[in-house]
Amino acid sequence: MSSTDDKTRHHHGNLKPALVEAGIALLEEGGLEALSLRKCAARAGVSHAAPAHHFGNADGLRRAIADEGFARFEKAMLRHAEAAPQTPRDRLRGIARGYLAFARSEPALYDLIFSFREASPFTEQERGASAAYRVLRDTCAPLVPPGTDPLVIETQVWALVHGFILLEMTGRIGDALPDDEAILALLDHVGRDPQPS
Amino acid sequence: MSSTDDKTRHHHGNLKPALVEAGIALLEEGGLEALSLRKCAARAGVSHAAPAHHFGNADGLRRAIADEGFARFEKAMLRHAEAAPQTPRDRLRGIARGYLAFARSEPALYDLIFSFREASPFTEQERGASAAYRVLRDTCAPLVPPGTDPLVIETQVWALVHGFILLEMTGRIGDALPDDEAILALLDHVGRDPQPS
DNA sequence: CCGATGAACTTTACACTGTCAAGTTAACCG
DNA sequence: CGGTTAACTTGACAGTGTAAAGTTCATCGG
Repeated sequence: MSSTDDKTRHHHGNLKPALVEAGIALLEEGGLEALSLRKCAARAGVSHAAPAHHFGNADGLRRAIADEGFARFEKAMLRHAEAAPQTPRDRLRGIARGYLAFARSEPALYDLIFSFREASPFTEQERGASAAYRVLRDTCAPLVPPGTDPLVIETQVWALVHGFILLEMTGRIGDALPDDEAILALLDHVGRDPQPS
Repeated sequence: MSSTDDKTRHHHGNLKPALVEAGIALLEEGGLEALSLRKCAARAGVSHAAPAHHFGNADGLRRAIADEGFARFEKAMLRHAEAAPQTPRDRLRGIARGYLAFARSEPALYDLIFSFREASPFTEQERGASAAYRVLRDTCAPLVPPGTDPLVIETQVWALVHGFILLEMTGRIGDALPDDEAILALLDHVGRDPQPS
């Protein structure tokens, strides 16, 4: 902590990132429902109403934490994609493995990210602006057959991986978990015609 | 209501189902976070502490509502499975359509069902005891190739559909939603080898 | 140097939530 | 008819988010 900014500034100084950090710590310790405005404030050493000043309301804080979560999420996917052989199918499995790894290493943060029910679906532009989605899109692009909507391929891939990890996290799959690779094998079929018969 | 049980029994009579019904109504009106013990009690015309007597705590009430939700869930899948042509692949698409239809018609109830994070994953026995899971298992059975773990096939199917509807519900897919059938087309590949090249 | 301005908080208050302990009511049973 | 007990009610408490009003302090024009 020999960094330039000294923390003993006036009222607190950099409260905003401190609250986000406190929130992530709370998530790791107690899951989604352990996250509260007042506990974040207490952990950051400020009064219970301080967070509202920076984030408006509880939802604002949760979204700020989710932003940080998304950044980590994207990094995990890229890291695993680059660790895989650089063919399109292998890269696709790579980001899928990164997806699973992130969800397993920070489950509560993952929960938070996907806990928002947007009133209206994202527009094409908003989705493109998400770095994490761009990773998915770029990885899928080589696998999209001519004449097919890329969105269909992207959605199939995302849905399979997202659904799999959520079923696992909710305890729905069972004590004898199937191998990741066996499930992800279905990814080898996206963008292809079904095998006849 | 000319049924046998008159409702003006002693303290309330059949409070338990009344509270579950009230809870479902709250879910429909205001989503997951609108569900509270006290509002259920008020709607059923009893004191705020009455529910605890029947369900122990808030989680108990939520699980009771989820049980009712699962029953409706199973019905929706079976109904759509029977409406489809009676080939294994068509039946599979049928239950998938039923899955989507239920989640879209009662989104908050669907949310509730999958909101529990079980401490330990279900055992094989518990999963088998779930009527909804048995529908999935029976439908997948004819598609499981010899030598393959049925759990892999079931998980692939469930994950794809579950992930798809959740991405849609969280607004992640976009304003130009892809066609259901285009996404579900991937189901035609489960239990098959990938098409060469 | 000094007073005004405004951002960054604190304090106080309120409604709502789940949960617990203790009381009440009434059905049922010997 | 009296006792037991299930099905509630009442009251209290801690924790939650939020709104309004007050305080502190950094900054900046003069």
